[in-house]
Amino acid sequence: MGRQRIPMVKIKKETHRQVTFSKRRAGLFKKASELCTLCGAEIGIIVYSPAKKPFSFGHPSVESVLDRYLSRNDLNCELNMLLTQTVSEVEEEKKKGQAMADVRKGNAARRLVRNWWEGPVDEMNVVQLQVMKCALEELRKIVVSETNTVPFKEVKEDVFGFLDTNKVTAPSYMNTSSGLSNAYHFGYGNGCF
Amino acid sequence: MGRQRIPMVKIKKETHRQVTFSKRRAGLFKKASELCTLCGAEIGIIVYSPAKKPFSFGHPSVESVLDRYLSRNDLNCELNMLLTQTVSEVEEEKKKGQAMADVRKGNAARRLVRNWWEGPVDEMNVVQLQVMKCALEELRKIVVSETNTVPFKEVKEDVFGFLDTNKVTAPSYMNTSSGLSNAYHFGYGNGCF
DNA sequence: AACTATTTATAAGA
DNA sequence: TTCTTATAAATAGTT
Repeated sequence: MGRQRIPMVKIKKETHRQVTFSKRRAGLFKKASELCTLCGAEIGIIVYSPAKKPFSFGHPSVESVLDRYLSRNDLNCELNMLLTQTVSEVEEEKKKGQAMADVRKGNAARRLVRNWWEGPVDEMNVVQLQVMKCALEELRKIVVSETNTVPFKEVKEDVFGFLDTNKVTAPSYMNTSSGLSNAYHFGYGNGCF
Repeated sequence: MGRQRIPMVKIKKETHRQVTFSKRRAGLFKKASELCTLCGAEIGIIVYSPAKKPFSFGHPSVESVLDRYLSRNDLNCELNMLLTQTVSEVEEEKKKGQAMADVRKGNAARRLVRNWWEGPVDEMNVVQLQVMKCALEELRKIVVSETNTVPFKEVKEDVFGFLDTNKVTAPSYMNTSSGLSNAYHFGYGNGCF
């Protein structure tokens, strides 16, 4: 493509590879922005360079496209199955623990919802969830390792042992990965092209 | 780009727009796969057609790229601030509620970790989190609406009221969106190109 | 970063 | 839809 055709294999020379990456990434993002403009498409792109630097393109935004993608159908089906099971298990637990319900009685003072983490969990987006994830993780450490009194212990079982350990197998695509750094973001119509 | 140059504005004619979308989406994904091959880049692309159909491209997989992106730096910074605050609040709560710790004593039987939801929350990926999200949501409904006895109520406060309601404001990009349907996925080197 | 000879992508037509 | 082809756009190698 250009002065000469190049073989479609990984470019050996580090500097050459870096140059090609920059040129082609720009080309890719330009094509994406054109697709948005011409067709009214919504696109989210995340690219990690050979040097592991992240770049992103999004229209109307990476977050909105990812949120939409992550709440897609097949996930929800899987969820519904798990929930059906979960709910019945919890109902069973409730019957077992009914005696405990009579120990003390009280009414929770209802506060108005003012912050996102006070609203229903299923109205949170992925970013909010990530925040809640780590907060819960930190809390869990505290609850599990430092609070082994019986009243706490029993509720702990409800909250973190909420799925049956025998019947459900995690799908193969559920592998973990991580990596931190700032992203270079290229928006649609941001003057870059 | 072909027989004639076209103006870079939304294509009016529905059928023409659909044809252009199909051609250019294929072109975009081809460019992405070449960037992966030539430069060893990792790429995740999500595209919603004008008809709201989702298409995706991923190398090595959409999930792995998204996981990596969603655990990026700025999020973690935000998280650390929230956690610092959260932990100190929880410590304070612990002091206040210490009397309760003497009501009953017991040791939790430690089970071996066999399923992903039994492991640490911060080792879960986004898909797993989504599953846990809705399960927790379902549990929350039950806990909040049906279990207002004091022992439960107090732990509930710890788990769901874990963030200070005055000092933290949610960033503007935390908006919610949703949408369900199957995705058409185009992998790197899957014979499509 | 800029320049071009080529290759590639694609708009329109079949 | 899929193919053909004239032309626009992208880009490899060079400066």
